[in-house]
Amino acid sequence: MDLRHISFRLLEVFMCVVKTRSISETARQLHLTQPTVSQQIKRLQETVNEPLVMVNQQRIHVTEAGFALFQTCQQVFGHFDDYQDYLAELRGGERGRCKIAMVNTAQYILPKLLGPYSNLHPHVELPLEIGNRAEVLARFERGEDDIYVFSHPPSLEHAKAGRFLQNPLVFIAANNHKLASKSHVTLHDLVSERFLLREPGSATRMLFESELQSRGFVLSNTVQMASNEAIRVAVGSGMGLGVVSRHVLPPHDTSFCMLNVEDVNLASHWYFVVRTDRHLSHAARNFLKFAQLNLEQCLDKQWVTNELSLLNESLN
Amino acid sequence: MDLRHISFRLLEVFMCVVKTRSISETARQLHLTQPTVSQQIKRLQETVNEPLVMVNQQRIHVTEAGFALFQTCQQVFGHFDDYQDYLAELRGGERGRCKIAMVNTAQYILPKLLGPYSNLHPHVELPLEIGNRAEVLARFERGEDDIYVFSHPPSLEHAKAGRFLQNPLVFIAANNHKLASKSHVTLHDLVSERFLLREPGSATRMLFESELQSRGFVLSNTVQMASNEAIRVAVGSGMGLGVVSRHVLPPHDTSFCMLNVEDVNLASHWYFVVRTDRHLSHAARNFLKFAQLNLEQCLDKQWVTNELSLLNESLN
DNA sequence: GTATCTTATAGGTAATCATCTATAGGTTGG
DNA sequence: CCAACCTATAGATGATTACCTATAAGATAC
Repeated sequence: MDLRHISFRLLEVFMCVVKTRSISETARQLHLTQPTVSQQIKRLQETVNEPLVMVNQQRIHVTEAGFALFQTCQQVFGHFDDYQDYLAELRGGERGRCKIAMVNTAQYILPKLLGPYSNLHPHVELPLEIGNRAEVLARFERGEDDIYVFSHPPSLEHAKAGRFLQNPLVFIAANNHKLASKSHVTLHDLVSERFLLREPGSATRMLFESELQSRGFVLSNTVQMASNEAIRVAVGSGMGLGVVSRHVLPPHDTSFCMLNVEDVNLASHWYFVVRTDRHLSHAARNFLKFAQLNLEQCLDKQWVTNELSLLNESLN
Repeated sequence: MDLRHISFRLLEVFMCVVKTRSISETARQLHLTQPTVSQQIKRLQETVNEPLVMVNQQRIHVTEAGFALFQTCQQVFGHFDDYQDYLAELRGGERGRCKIAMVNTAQYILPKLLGPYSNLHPHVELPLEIGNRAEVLARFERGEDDIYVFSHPPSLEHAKAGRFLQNPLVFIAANNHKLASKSHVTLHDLVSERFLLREPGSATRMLFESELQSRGFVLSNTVQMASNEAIRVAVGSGMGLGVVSRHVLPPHDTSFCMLNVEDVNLASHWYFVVRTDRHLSHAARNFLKFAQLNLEQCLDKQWVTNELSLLNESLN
């Protein structure tokens, strides 16, 4: 039995014959002519190499083999119906996967969006990848995820991006630091201090260093730390100064304070970035739509910069 | 999604791509060229209207929809494998149906064959139809069964027959009947007696009546009875004479005796009859082969006339 | 940077398929 | 026996398919 050349149409015709017990009736129902149906059945019998129906007194008799095939077909079509349902859910964004890669700092803010989204769409898988800018950039280049979250997006040759949140960088110091009490501080006051910085490749560090460089300053005393938390705690215990995203700071932590550095504005934005040369999963599209509509509810309004409508429109 | 024009070959190719995660490797395994596979996948994606695989870094990535389709295909092919197994059993005679229609008298002998056969092939359905000659003949005309059991087979225009057992008809009388003690009886002695006969249309009766007619006798006193059992019991209680198949008589019943009628030989044979213009189920073919090989073991050897090999050969 | 691998696309062809119309032949019911 | 069904067969046709070869273009590995 060589299944290869049987199409689903053939099985459909066969099933109708079994159901109606009539070649002519099948022809009528499927808008075919009677000889067509006759011949299709004949061909199916030849491929199966077994009589499936027999004509007796103008009545169609389904053989054992025919009935078994009918049952097989019913199950087969059932599976494809299930698959159709699955596809519908997939397309509706109710099911599927939305893989998001984000830079470290984003993990302080993105969960506020992901939580409500996930509650609304419990069947969508949401695997998260977290790394520093360089790592996420590498994933982006290879197109390993659906959505990337960057401050400072990469080259947009094969990608589109949309801003959704301000990412103000702030200088922090211990409460008892000598600069903490000053109401006006300048960059010049800071460069001689010891700075606790993330590793090179971190976006925060790159942004800070590029500002320093453009203004001709060089830091003399830096310590590299692996995470924003480590920096925050180290700053609190007086080990030095830190530059971190405002979002990293817990709202009621009084173990440190922000410096009011007048001549520096290291504000940047968070971007959702998607590749345009790859298929974007329905779930990912759906998540971006959700974000567009719910940014203000999920995140602190004062930082929201909702430019996702443009991104979403360009994805259609 | 229009399934109609997808063939199983297409799904086969798709499954291989998912398994090997490679278009080229699939082409090699299925003895196709790489562009062919590429194109098939493309076409499948167009019918499903959903990306199924994505190429990233010379690596094939299966999408959610693709993986779900793969699983669907696995189940579908599984069902067809099951069907293949079923067909194999059907062809081997291990499964299926063998519908047998037999004349009344045959029910005394056929079960001796059917019992052992059924034990050997427990999954074969063996629906039996029992009627008088006229009824079975009507079924035969309409081709309602696989095998027919007749003494005196009908016209063999669309049928083949094979003898397997002698069917001697005997005259029986009560032990105390006046003829019972006579060692030599002739037909002439019998015709004035009351005869207990089956209904017209019964083979036994037809055979007897045709013998009478050809020899110019007419019965003057007949009583019609519905079954061979009724006749046997009635004869035993002295109601009259009977003509029945030897096989109808229980071996050790002493309530009646057989008459030794010298000038009458109503011997006939049992035949298996099959139509040649209808498909004969594998189970039926298998049963006839079984019968050919086991007649002597299952039935009383002294009556066996095994001419089934000719029948079986002509059915191949 | 070149050789070698991958997939994609274009274009062609022979086979196959899904249909049709016309027609034949068998059943059934008045 | 005829009219009205049924299914089977023959023959034809346009559409579709299943392949192919040649070639392009991107990735990988040394």
